[in-house]
Amino acid sequence: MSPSQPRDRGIPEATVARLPLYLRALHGMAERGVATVSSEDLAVAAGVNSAKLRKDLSHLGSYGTRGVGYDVEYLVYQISRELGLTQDWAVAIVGVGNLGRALANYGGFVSRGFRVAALVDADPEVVGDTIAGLNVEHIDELEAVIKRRGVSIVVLATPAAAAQEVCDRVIAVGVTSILNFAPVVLSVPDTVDVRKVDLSIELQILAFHEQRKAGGPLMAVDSQ
Amino acid sequence: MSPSQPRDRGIPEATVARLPLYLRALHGMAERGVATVSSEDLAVAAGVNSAKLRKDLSHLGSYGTRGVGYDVEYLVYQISRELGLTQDWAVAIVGVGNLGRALANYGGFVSRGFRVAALVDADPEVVGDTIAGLNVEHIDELEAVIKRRGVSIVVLATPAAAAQEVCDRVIAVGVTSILNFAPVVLSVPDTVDVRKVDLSIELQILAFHEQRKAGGPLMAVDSQ
DNA sequence: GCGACTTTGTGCATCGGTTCACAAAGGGCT
DNA sequence: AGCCCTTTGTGAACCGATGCACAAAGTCGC
Ligand SMILES: NC(=O)c1ccc[n+]([C@@H]2O[C@H](COP(=O)([O-])OP(=O)(O)OC[C@H]3O[C@@H](n4cnc5c(N)ncnc54)[C@H](O)[C@@H]3O)[C@@H](O)[C@H]2O)c1
Ligand SMILES: NC(=O)c1ccc[n+]([C@@H]2O[C@H](COP(=O)([O-])OP(=O)(O)OC[C@H]3O[C@@H](n4cnc5c(N)ncnc54)[C@H](O)[C@@H]3O)[C@@H](O)[C@H]2O)c1
Repeated sequence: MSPSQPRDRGIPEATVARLPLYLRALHGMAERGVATVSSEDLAVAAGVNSAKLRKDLSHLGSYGTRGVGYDVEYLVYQISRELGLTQDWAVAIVGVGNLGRALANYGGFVSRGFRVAALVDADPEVVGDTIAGLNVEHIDELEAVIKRRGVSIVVLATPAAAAQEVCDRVIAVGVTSILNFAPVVLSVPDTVDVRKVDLSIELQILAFHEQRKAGGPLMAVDSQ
Repeated sequence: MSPSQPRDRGIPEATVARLPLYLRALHGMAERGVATVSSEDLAVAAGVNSAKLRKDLSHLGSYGTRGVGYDVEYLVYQISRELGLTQDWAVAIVGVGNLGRALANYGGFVSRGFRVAALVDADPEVVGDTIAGLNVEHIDELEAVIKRRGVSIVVLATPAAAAQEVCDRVIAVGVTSILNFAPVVLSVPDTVDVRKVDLSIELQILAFHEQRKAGGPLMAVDSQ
């Protein structure tokens, strides 16, 4: 048994979901010239419990120094590597409407490893337009574009009715990572990862809690 | 102990997060004229396990009929009521840039109980514009607008640097539900609910799994 | 009206994730 | 060089969520 296992295969899903949060906090610290950070400080910056943070980081390896903390630069590198951000990911956005346009114009994810490599739409009015420096291509070209540009992540921003069909087509040409904004449950083989962003669901969850707050503690009036 | 408790206070958070999913599936069924649905069918439509679905619904009350299933209309009503969607929620969008505009123009959440009641921005170029039929108001008017329009949910779509300040101000005038699109951890009292949507985090999670898929099973080459 | 069949509602085992709390490690000060 | 102080890494208890599996409930056909 070697004394240091560089990294453990099989990082808990909950940990993976928090690594980007730590990374963001660390980037901020690096910019402010912070060289070293304790789990306590980093935890505060990321809005989590410090024990949880340490356990999360321990899944990547033993990168801290007891009595001191973590080296910011080094930790940024280790987390980036673990998340696969040391390589470049080509992203295609399918559906260039309100939302697709906002995403295409957004500089925030280009910054870290993600590059919008293609825009695809079905509307002849939109196809051929240049948005954020990219030509919008026709949906008929979907498969060709994905192969030509080496796209490995597809962002779905079409209307709900078109989402499953586009999804099936991109999977057929080998895409296994999809970010879905359309309010539908996509049916995919379990070799494919789908993450969804659903604004409407978030609002409904907020409304639920808001209702409880408004009526809750005092509204002991049972409706029976 | 009364035989039927209409509904139990204290619905698990995980259940609350799925109710909107069930509701969406049920709306689709109602539109297609389906009168009754079994937990199995509804579970498939919502992409969850049927036992989980039944347990979730059992937290609202005993609304099914054994041997038959659930009445679609009735269940829509019960879930809507539980989520607080039988009332109207006034939403303000602060930050009317790429994303804020897309949200303002989006018809999807207006449909169910949510109404965009105000748009607020700091940029004099934008203030005064009419977007989606609404006048964009100046950030100086933030507090006044929130009170005047009875806004109870605020959507934050400002740059990260401005988010905490806007957040503090809306909380100061009594807002307790915030949907945050800015990539920052907001610091709020625990009487306030914040939900965040972070595109960049979703992409990073996808990249992590994508990397594993690509290198994973065959890349047994330990880097030591 | 009765029996067979369908489907709910839930007890229970299990699992993944969180948090506490502390022993071991390491740096820095004297 | 040795001691003290800080901070990590993790064992173990705890907590909420999941999913199986089945008894109870209720419908429908005969
Ligand atoms: N805009 C928002 O704020 C928002 C919020 C939450 C969810 N959504 C969801 O995101 C999706 C897009 O929303 P939007 O507001 O941008 O809608 P939109 O109608 O403005 O844009 C949809 C675009 O998809 C294109 N399209 C239609 N069918 C297509 C196909 N088969 N292949 C390729 N492109 C196709 C259309 O031409 C259009 O340009 C919808 O599913 C919507 O429900 C949007
Ligand atoms: N556009 C996207 O696809 C996308 C995706 C993920 C996250 N985000 C995040 O959403 C936020 C908005 O993104 P965007 O692309 O719309 O940016 P944007 O720059 O296009 O828009 C920001 C808007 O906020 C306004 N603003 C600035 N300071 C303000 C203040 N103090 N009060 C009120 N308004 C103020 C600006 O005038 C501008 O109109 C950013 O935090 C961004 O990181 C955007």
